[in-house]
Amino acid sequence: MEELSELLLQRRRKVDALWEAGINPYPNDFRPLHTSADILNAYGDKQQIDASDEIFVVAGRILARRSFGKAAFIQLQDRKGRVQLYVKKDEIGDEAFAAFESFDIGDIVGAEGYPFRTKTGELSLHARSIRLLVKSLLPLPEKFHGLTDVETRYRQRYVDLIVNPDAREIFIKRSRIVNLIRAFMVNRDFLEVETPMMHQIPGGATARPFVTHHNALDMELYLRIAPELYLKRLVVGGLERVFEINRNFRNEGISVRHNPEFTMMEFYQAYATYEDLMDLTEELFCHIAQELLGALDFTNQGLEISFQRPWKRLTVREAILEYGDVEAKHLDDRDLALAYARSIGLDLPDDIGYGKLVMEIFEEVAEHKLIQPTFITAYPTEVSPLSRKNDQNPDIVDRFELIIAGREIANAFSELNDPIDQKERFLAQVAEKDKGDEEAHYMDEDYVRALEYGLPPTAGEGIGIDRLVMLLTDSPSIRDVILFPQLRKETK
RNA sequence: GGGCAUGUAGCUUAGAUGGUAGAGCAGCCGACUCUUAAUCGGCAGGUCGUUGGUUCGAUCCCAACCAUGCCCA
Repeated sequence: MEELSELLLQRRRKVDALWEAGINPYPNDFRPLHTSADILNAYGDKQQIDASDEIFVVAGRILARRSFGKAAFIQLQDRKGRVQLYVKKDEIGDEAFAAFESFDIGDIVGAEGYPFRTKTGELSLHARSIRLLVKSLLPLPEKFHGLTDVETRYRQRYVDLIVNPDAREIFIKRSRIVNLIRAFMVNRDFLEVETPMMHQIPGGATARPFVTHHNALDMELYLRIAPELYLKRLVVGGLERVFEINRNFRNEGISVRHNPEFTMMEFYQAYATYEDLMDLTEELFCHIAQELLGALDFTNQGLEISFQRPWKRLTVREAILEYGDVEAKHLDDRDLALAYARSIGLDLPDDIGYGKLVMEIFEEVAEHKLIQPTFITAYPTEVSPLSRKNDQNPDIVDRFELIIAGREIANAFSELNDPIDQKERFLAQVAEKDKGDEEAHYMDEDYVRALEYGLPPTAGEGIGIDRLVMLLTDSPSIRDVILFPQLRKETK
């Protein structure tokens, strides 16, 4: 038997007492017919209420209690919000009131009552009856400060959701954002699909995978780092417009911007280019902001962000020249660029490729300064093994990343659909892997075979849902927008 | 992986140049039939993250470890 504090023993004794009195502390025959929001919607704007015969049937958790001997106020919380109940001994009877007096904060109850306004004007429900639906054995955090310890908020998100309305609001908004995205895509005739989460060859991104093992097949499998290669196979198959909203897994560090599993919306549109996707992205983001916030301008961590179109477009090179302290002729010369990179504190190997070098410089000097939505284009071919080369300049690809508030939110490109070129790019990646780059791509022969059948000219994009939610809910950490973020093992 | 910081009751916290801790809320008992962090009286609740070390004595000093946060890689 575990040791329990006096507080917990008292609750257990109450449960025992209920059983002994023939009362089930966990009944399941109560059906609420209304929510707190129904009451508010019906009477929120009425000062005079004469509806003592209109009965609302609600259920929820007791969050607060103020007792006066033969009457009491309790605050009830359901999925829509909170409503105050006034419980009077005269009204519900001696026996029911005696039972009511044993209810604790945290218990779940069902009640019937009629709406009225208290002397201080709060819309409340005058209870005709109230009964226990669930006896809670653990005390809730303090009413005034709530739960502030971040570790407990993440580990016991259920408590966080009970007592912190802000946390609840973020996850309601997250759900709305996903629904808005889904409706937007379906509206444009995209087909929602599900592709494997377990890959024999992890592909579609530059990242280290999680490894697992299938016993019956005695085979290594990898949790996917991206769905890209499967979604493009579907475009080969003629589905032409597909999207998937689902988790990716990357075996990398954890930070305010990174969780090992995170949610992406990836989509592919045949007969489109990356430039078409810039337009689509602007429209999608403006639609979400307008529906969710009612505005295209908002604040994120003290920064004024505006989704007003058109959004700025810069090449990687232009962004470096604008935000870094380097001249074009130096940036364009590999050795001089490397010297510049080192002068600003980057620790880079002598044999680093020019494309990687440029991206290191970009991330150091420009990315975090791009606050307003900005499409960064003209990425080096070297760091974009799945993107279509630019027709005028084969050293760059037809790709953009969308940066907002200094963070990468989306990544898109016109897809490389030349199977010969794709095979060569895979081989270059395999060479990098052999040199020790754990993030380099694997060869995927089946994907090349799919391209040999013919991938229509296609553009594809991935949008980081967690980061988008952070942006629109003004959350400083990715853990604030993921219900159960990854933590180390809990120690007792 | 490195640096800095934090860890005291269910929650939010105070505290001491080292002499084994104080409060508010929650809880229990009592009073109270319109409260909004209700109010009033009383009571109870702590191996001060874990393990070692120094010391007559450690929650406090030191070390390691665990967990969390922030920054860096």
